Amino acid sequence: MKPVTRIAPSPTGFLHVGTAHTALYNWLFTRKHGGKFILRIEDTDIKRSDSAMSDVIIESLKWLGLKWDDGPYFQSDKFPIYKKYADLLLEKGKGYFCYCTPEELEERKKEAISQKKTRKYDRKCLDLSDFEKEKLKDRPKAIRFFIPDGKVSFEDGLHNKVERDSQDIEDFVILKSDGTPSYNLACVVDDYELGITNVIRGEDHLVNTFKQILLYKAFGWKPPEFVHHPMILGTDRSKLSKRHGAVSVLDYKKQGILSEALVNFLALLGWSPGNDREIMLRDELIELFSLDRLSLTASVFDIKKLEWMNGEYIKKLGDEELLDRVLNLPEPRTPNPEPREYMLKIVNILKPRMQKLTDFVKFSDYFFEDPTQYESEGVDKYFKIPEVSQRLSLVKDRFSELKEFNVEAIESAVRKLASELGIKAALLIHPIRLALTGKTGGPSLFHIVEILGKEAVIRRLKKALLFLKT
RNA sequence: GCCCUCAUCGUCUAGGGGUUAGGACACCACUCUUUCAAGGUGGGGACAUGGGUUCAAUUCCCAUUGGGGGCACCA
Repeated sequence: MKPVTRIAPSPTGFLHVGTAHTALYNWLFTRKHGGKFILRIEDTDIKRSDSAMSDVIIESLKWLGLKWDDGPYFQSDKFPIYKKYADLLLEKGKGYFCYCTPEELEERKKEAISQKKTRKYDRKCLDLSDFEKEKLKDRPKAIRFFIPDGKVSFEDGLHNKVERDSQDIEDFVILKSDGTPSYNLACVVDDYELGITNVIRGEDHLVNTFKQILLYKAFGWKPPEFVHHPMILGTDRSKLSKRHGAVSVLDYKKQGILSEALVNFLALLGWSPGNDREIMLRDELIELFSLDRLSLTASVFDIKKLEWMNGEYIKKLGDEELLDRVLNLPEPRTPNPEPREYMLKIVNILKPRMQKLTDFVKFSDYFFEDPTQYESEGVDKYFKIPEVSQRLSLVKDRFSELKEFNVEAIESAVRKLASELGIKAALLIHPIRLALTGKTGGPSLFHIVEILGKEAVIRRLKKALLFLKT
């Protein structure tokens, strides 16, 4: 049987990398086995859900290249159906009305905690007399699920058999007093109705699964197979959250991370192919993926490794492709003067030192405007040599005389001048770089000179000579 | 507090009853080089602790400790 899986984000925020991680495993598993991957938006909490967030989540998933085969389904479209199922449990005597107000519940919970007693629901409304019910009939009422005695267990694909005493589970709400379903009910009903065969989700849901198993039993449905994968942690080993930095998938896009690098990196956070392979393209991931190779331990999100991997992916890109991606960056935008040839040359020499797309903007400023200042470290090191003015002046003259202004001609002119002066070429190269770029580091100087062109180079050398006089 | 769960370098991980415990990121050094990167070479760095089982345990079992998650009319 072909597997049917799903990713079920709730639109209360952006697409979190943790959700993307789960989506990726579902997607890989489904692609590998030729099944169906469904997108379901869990927007039952009307107050907290935002349709703009649904759009962002959809956009993020698309950017990652995790295409779904069916959906998106919206749970908010199905409120009557969940209510029908909740009523069914009520009829079967597996659920009961609860008239307790949130305030009452809160108060009793506090009391339970202060008395160090178990803090689960006290079943106050389970055995109300008709008289009491009559008294409460105008109050809004929720439906709770009655937890039967005994043990609840299921086979998790990673953890094997997990078991829990049902005494430790409270009679949870399945239908809120406003008539909307709670998470566990909606989830079970939808997984059943959509024919989900494999639920692959984060370990934070492991405890929910016991409740869901009980619901499947109450309905008489066969539960899907479950796999609870470990979670992604921040550097302090707590649940990854905003205070650790970017957690939204789109944040990484903005930073100039490539989706294929993020996918590769996320795949390796809690999974490995069993050998030393690390850089794996989408198709290779699909081919190598298997659920039983998932790790059992939570993993720390190491941004440094992501950036390294991103650099590897950038190096694989052709100049044209890389340039297009750089130009598509929303912020910060790079200048994009004509002709395209000019931009391609810059991309070509900057590529090996880029780790993020945004690095292009950071590293390329001097290709678009004359430097307005010189790095002070460089000034101390290269501009304070007494002979520097004379040398740069000679360089300027030699460059002006060049008929062919290409890397070979430029390099030989500089080296020739150096040997005539009886100095090392570096003593010319460093001050030239500083004069042309304002920086002490960067790509091959001769390439920079060629790309900038004779006119700009001469102009900048003159400016530097002026600066040296003052 | 109760419940679930996990435990190999700083981080991601491979491995598994007998290994010099492998790789990657990061770090350091050297090298290449006009510089910065990239590349190349090398280096430091790990089986949480205590009990079993066994000829042998990092690997299997138990406990402890530590970490993570959950305990909502959130999902």
